[in-house]
Amino acid sequence: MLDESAKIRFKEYLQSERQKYTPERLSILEELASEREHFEADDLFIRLKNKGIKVSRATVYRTLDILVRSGIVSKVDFGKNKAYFEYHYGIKHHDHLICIKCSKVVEFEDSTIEKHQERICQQYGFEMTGHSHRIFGLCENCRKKK
Amino acid sequence: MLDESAKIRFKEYLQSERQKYTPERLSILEELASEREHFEADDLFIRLKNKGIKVSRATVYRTLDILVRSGIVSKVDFGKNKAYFEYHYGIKHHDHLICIKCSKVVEFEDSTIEKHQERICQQYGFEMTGHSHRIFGLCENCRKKK
DNA sequence: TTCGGTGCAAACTCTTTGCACGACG
DNA sequence: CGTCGTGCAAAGAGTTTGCACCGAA
Repeated sequence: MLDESAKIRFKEYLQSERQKYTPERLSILEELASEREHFEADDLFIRLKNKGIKVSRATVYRTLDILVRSGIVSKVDFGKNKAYFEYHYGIKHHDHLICIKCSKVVEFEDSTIEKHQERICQQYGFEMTGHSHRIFGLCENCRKKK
Repeated sequence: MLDESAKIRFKEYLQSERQKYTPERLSILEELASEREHFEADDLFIRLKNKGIKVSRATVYRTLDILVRSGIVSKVDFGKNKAYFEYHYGIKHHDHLICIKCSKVVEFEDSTIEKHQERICQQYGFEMTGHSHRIFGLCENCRKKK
């Protein structure tokens, strides 16, 4: 579900940084945009490999880094000492409920909380560039099983 | 700043899990409680080493894990693919503003946001056991330098 | 033609684990 | 005394990097 404007945005970002719009980078963007859920760097590498697209793991990491900097992808973490990513461009911001038992992740969004964040930033003189709000607990299923 | 009740809590937790209250575990708890800010596992290991307290890195990791499970310490992460910890027992919950340029971390707390979280959990059938709310951005100093 | 990009493998960082010995309960 | 904990070093997992070749601009 890669919309063309994301490609354009990527290309423009690369130009602004005097970097190149290579086929590898485009393949990576196209592949990750087809995944609506969060994913790991290595997942993405494997998916590309399985499709017969030749890119190295190093290039996947390097490109994810660029995509995060450009704001097209966001990096999230679920307390596992490894990075997860989400395609983010043109998608409404959301946060996560994470089940500590089955690792299920549910998205939520709350505009009141978002507003409060802005107030907090003002209070501390911060200029917010992003945020991550994670609630850990037991999901409905795991509560029942308990 | 280790209050005695934290030791008691730790001892009770260990007993409840049929685990032992060893001198190593106590040293680790005492040392980390003297640090008000967040710290890394390795920092803690080095601090103990510098004080001449003999514990292995493995024991530090193993004990931190127990302390987190017991609720005395909390694990936080600042998007660096490694874990940070905070002594948490008897200390008011707070969240973090993280400067993406100088890595400065400022604590904040907001009861309205906390209340909203509970509502969200109800809505999704979650039982909250903890949360982490991080706001990334530029701190006052870094904004000025820009 | 010229930088920047790529793949590969090795290096790195943080964390976990297997094992034999040691000590808390 | 039995079980659980410990140190050590090696293994693991995820990620980064150096280098020689390659290709977008």
